[in-house]
Amino acid sequence: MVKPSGQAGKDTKARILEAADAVFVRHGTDGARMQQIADEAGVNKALLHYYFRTKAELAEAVWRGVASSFVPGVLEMMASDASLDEKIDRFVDAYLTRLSRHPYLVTYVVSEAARSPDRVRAFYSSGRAEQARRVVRKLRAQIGEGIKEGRMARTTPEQFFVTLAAACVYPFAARPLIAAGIGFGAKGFDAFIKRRRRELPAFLKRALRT
Amino acid sequence: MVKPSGQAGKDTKARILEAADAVFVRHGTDGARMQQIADEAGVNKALLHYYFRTKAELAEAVWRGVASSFVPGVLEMMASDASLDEKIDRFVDAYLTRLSRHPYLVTYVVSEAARSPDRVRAFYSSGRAEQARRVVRKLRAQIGEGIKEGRMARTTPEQFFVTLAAACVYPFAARPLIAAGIGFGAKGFDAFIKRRRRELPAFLKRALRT
DNA sequence: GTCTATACTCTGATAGAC
DNA sequence: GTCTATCAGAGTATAGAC
Repeated sequence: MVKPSGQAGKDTKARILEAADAVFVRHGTDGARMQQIADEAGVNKALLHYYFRTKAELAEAVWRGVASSFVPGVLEMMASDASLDEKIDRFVDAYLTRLSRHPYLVTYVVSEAARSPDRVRAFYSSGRAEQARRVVRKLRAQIGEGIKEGRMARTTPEQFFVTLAAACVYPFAARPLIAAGIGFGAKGFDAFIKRRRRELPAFLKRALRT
Repeated sequence: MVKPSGQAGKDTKARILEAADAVFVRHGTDGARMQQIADEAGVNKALLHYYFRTKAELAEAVWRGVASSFVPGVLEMMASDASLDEKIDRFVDAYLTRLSRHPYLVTYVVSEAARSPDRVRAFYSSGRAEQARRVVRKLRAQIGEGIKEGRMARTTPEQFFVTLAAACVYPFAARPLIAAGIGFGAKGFDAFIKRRRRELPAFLKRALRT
């Protein structure tokens, strides 16, 4: 499995996967071209088929990689005993930081998930579905407690979590529309996100309280 | 321009455009097939090229149609003299209703916009850019007033508007992930949106106040 | 205007040399 | 393992009859 090294560059398979990731994420599975992947990896088209039999197989590998990195320790964090306020802080920080570095990731995940049920299944494989349920259970308990003590408005863990995710993820999904609509370029968008990192946690906390 | 009627069905061009809309929105421009459009329109493939010279041209027509309906009177409403609270109410209601009926619309808009700068330009043509600026100006005035009177937390119109849009739009973008992750099917998702329509306005209003 | 038949291009996939 | 050359199929676009 481990190549003895000495060949050109690092591990070829890894280079191909890296290039594939870039191309698939930017253009979507339908829009991606094997030729472009080969070019970016610095190898021949035929070699792609040597390592990954078909385009579909390569696409699948890319998707799994993205899904693994997209739902990182964050779910674990959300299921932890940390307070809701702390979870908001950490979630906002983690996602705004992460997604800033990967402009096309959200678009890719959203469009692939919508168009291929297989993708969704793969996304929740390897016990991640159970992890999601744990998050919901934990949030439900914390929210219920807050409501009982009269310091939180009535809501459900699902609504809360989706709104939290929405506030962090959506700006990147709609990035070109926002940038053009509000009338600032790439630098302006970065500033927008920077400010958002400061403001959003307080915004969400106010929304939760009574 | 107006066909004398008498031919099969209603206006053929309109039927083609309708079918194209369905197929492009569901599969994206790259994933769409002219054959499928022809089938759904009940005509031959060649006829598509008779009315719209190329696939790209047809895709463009579909995009313009979607962009027109996607940013409807809502921008106008947001620029009006209505109070911020009222704007929240109307925006949430309008978008949750509209998007419930068009499951794939958000995914389509987001992915097309991300992958084709032309799309973004067309989106903001016909004076819509100016309209967006008017919205920002009006919101800035209203928020500024609220802050001065000490009843609103400090924020910018951009942050507010994006968060509002995010809370309404994102659930549909992430619909398959949410449905699978939270563990309910199509009916469960509808219930989720129904509840959201009730809760979200109050949630957002709380977030705005001091 | 609408159809059938077909041309042409793009691209994913394979064969086989090195 | 990696390359060159080539095939086969899908899919867009056109020609031309009706």
